[in-house]
Amino acid sequence: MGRAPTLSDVAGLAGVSMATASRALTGTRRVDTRLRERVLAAARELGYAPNPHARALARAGDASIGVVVHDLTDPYFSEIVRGVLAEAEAQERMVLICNTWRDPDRELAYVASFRAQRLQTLVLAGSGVEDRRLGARMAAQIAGFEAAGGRAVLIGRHHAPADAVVPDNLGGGRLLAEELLRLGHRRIGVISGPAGLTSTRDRLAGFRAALERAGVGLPDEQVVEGDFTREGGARGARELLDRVPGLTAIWALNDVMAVGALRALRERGRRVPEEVSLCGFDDIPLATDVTPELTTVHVPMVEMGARALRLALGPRHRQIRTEHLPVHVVARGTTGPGR
Amino acid sequence: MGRAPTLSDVAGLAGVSMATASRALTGTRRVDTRLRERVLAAARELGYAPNPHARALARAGDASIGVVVHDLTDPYFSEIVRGVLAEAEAQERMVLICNTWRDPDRELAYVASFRAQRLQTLVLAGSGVEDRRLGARMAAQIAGFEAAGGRAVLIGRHHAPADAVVPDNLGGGRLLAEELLRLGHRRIGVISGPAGLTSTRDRLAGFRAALERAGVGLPDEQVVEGDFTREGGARGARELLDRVPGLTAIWALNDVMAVGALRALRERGRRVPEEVSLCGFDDIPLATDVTPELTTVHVPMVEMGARALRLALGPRHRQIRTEHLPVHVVARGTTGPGR
DNA sequence: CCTGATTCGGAAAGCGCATTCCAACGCACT
DNA sequence: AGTGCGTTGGAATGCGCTTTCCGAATCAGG
Repeated sequence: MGRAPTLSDVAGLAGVSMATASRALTGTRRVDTRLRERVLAAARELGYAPNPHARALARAGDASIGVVVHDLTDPYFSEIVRGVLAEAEAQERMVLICNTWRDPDRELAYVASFRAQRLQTLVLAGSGVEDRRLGARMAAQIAGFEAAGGRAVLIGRHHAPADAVVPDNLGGGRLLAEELLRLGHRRIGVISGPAGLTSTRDRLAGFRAALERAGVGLPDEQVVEGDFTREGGARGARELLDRVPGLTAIWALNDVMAVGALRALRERGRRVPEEVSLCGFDDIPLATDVTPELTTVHVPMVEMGARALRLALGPRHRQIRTEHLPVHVVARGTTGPGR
Repeated sequence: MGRAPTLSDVAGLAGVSMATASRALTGTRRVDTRLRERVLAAARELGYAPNPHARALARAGDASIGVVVHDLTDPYFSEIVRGVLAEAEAQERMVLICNTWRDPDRELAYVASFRAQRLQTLVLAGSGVEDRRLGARMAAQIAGFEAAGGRAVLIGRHHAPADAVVPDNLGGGRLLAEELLRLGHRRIGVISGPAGLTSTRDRLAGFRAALERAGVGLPDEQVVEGDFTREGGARGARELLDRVPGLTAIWALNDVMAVGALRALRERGRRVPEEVSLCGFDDIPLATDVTPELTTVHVPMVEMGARALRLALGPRHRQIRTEHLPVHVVARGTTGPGR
């Protein structure tokens, strides 16, 4: 009872060699029906389960799927994970999920560990970073991973040489700006994301471009940096309110911050959307839980996760593939006409 | 480049035997400083990372921590996971998270897999089930896991013979009922959780007991079954509204359902809390995102996760230990006086 | 009845690492 | 100088499994 049963136990009980037992269990090669039955029965009787470590070692590979995310408790990532899981279940594959808390070193360590583990499939969900040194280190790890026969797929824009699924952050920023302009807003405050993330940069760049085209300025004082958390959103909103008196709209670069901002606005007695319009980005479930419901940009997070895994499980191509996913504005209750 | 570097590569480059390289890297035994430096340098140069499979095989064990949760996208569980992760990081342990979508078979399969993997630490987060057959199967798996030297800790009330951390669901139900009674509510609708879960049963039992003690009835028609999702909560609220005209309060057995119910009430034009009071259970972050903020029972989810892991990492005791964690009512905006 | 082709079970090598056992080497003693 | 002790490096073993490589057996064809 103490020791878990091994293949050799099964083989012994069935009265066959380990080789035969292994083949009967895995179906690698034909085994006489009677023998196979005996092996299967023995395995069942012993409650045998193969040791995945030994298997991975012998096979020089591991069929599990590794997923590395920035923050599992952030709905953006849990939706992505949901997509990956759904797809993985369809393939009956085990999924290992790791959380980095947005720490690049930890991210690197996890990839290295998966590589050492001879994992074959890896989904890296998290925004890429602009930092060249970090990017290069990550690119090296990923190249190593792929050189060893693994398949890695990135979610978000990275500088690493691997397949990727990336939402149209640039277009989303632009569309949202156009929506706000259409509503008549001219003085807009922005709660940005962590500097150095490609998603922050892209969303903001799209937004900026659309404003410029319309001849509307976005001075530095109207942009504060947030950290993609509720609290960061609330802080950002307060700061904007203090700094820019005539503000008619606030855009938070993700929904979680927008929810924090909504709370801050309410605390300050600013009515949304009558006095100040508010919008976010992502369209996580939380966006429709708040009152009024949040105007935002819909990003197909579940779809992104699923697509990423499908890409990773599919054949490798000569050329690196990047799937761009469209986004669209969902106008809800937190936006109204500007003065 | 193709193959990931192995210990023997490191040993070769450093000009020592594998044994020395291994000892230098793991610190198992003293190694001459100069030699150790050489090994470390070689490892760094090669970008060496030990193969965890081989290591687990050789050591007959795996230091990673396995976590099995019902639904990672449910904030209740992601908060628990957050607690586990925080504690694991303090110990520099890798965490593997698995999702069962509340499917007992999948849960069983994951535990079996961890057992086969010689995992030593397992946290099982999810309510226990009342079903005797299922419970017995799970108990058997867990017993096997522990017999093989592993340490398993359950979160929630289970029938399995292992250490556990359990929130005071019974007391929470009672406290909440007392709060509603205090406010003058006599006709209360309940959106229950999935039947067969111990948490559902305990919360409801506590609630019922307090009502009875006060001489207030809770007829069957005032209780509908939910599934712990927003949509389930919304459906439940609609059904209650249709079935029980004079309802002055609704209690959903978790916050996620309460949020769904809030939406349904709003759609029906019932003002909260003026016409109908509403409360939930758990006190997830979402509870304070909605308007009005949700009255609920605070369950220390993060703490539960952390405690569970601490228990699992600590020494095994002769006696099975169960840590009961207190809960308390947090009165917020969705409850008001009953008519 | 013999030969060549085909099927299928078993012995053994090896995946990458930790670890046990052993030998060699100081070192402080007598 | 010789004995006994503690230290430290190396060869070898084994963790549990898959997978070649062989050889025995079976079968079809002449």
